[in-house]
Amino acid sequence: MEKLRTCTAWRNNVNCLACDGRENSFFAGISPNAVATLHLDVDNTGFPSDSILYQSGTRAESLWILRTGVVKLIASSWDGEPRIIRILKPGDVAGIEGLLAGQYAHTAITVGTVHACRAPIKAIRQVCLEHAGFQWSLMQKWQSALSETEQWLVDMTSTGASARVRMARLLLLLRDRESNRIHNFSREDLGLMLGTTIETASRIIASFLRERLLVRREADQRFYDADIVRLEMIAQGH
Amino acid sequence: MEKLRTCTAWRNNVNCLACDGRENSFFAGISPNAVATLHLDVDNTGFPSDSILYQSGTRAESLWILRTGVVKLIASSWDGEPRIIRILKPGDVAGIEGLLAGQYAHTAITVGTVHACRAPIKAIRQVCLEHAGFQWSLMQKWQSALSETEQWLVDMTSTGASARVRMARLLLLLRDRESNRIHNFSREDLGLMLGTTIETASRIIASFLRERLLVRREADQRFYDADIVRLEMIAQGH
DNA sequence: CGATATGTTGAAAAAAGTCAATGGCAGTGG
DNA sequence: CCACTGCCATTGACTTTTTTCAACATATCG
Repeated sequence: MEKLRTCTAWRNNVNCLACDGRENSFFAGISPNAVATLHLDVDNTGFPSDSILYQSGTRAESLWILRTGVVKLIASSWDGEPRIIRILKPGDVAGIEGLLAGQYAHTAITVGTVHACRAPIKAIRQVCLEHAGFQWSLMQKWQSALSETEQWLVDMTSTGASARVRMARLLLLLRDRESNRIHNFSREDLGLMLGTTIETASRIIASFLRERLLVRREADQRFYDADIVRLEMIAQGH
Repeated sequence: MEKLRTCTAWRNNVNCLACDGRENSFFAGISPNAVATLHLDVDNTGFPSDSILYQSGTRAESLWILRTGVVKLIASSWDGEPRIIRILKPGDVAGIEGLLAGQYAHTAITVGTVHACRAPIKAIRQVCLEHAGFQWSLMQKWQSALSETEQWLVDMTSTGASARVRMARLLLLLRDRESNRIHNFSREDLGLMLGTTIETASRIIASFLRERLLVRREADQRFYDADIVRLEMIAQGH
């Protein structure tokens, strides 16, 4: 959980306007002028791989707006078994549930290095009261979290679909849409997302590699290149 | 989709204040006086079993606040297979995603007879603009939908947990917390919730009935009485 | 009464889990 | 430098669970 870097240029929000270009920005819904005057201390910090951003059940003091990298959200089932319930990508917000509940509902852990803007929840609540348009854009964050979770539920759960089909669907969701590359998640993480054992996940990935549906990147072994078209065929059930 | 009853007493919102006693009410966040003056046409209508409230992908004109009964939300997976992704109970809101997206993300079908208040989305949007506190309570609706969906994802998906264990967890979530009774869902619906075949669902329920974990109600065959304690033991994995 | 939909049950096949062994790679310390 | 260790991924053999296919029961409704 060691802080790698703190970019003070981001203090006083002089650059918050640039954040993802307004439309997708966390502060969409607030006029540019208003953003600049917000009394908000925002850190843009870097985290090494496997940093714990926050833990389930602890008091929520901050939320994080992801700028680069990937974060996994982990929840525990009835019997305490962990499960990865969502993967956050740039633009997503981690810990947003703390705004309402006052505590975190998941444990958030970085996958690879991550840069994120941390914002204190107290201040965000204040912004909510003062700017109705901001609440509207928060609702959109909630809606997109909901629809992504629903998609996982529908696509990655048993009936009819074999583990192989579900793995193909998962990989397609995990891919970076610009570069078509896919982060090389550990077999354990893949199992936690799909609800299978490590062995099953390993067998399927090994088979995808043999069939050259996935290819390890020469330059950076932490990523695969994917044959999207063939993956999509498998995802449909063939 | 035939309308059973329209209660005109609810027009002009004279009774909206009473709706679930303020706290859980849809209009929590708005002062009682303000609610009374809202320019909102709200129908409190009854629906017979298997009514379609709305269909996925169609233009969203209304949302429904559930007063009695149960509604199932159905989404389609990659290959078009349907899946029940959530069950709405009294106090829940159906079609809320239409507020942002302009169209429905699921198909909503009543399970048994249902009473719900229909509110036009256009008017709700207007209320959003005028009452910041209302947006706050909408966010809570979104958060509760999200956390329920996450719970389904964690508890009702394969790894480690057999179909028998997952069925026990599902039944516990479906139960009415006051009366401990559980709606007798069709085997097909149970399969669509759990991600199993109809046969597997049937075998498990039959076995629960033999073991008297579930007992059909004499008075009303549409419900089971459940042995909660033993169901919880099974849900934990024994 | 037959017709259709829904639920139950059995037997065989397929899928995934479990257990165990092996291989590769990175880091450590002699 | 090299042996040693720990961690992760892979693979095989066997077991368990679930699906599939099929038959049969039960109920409702004209």
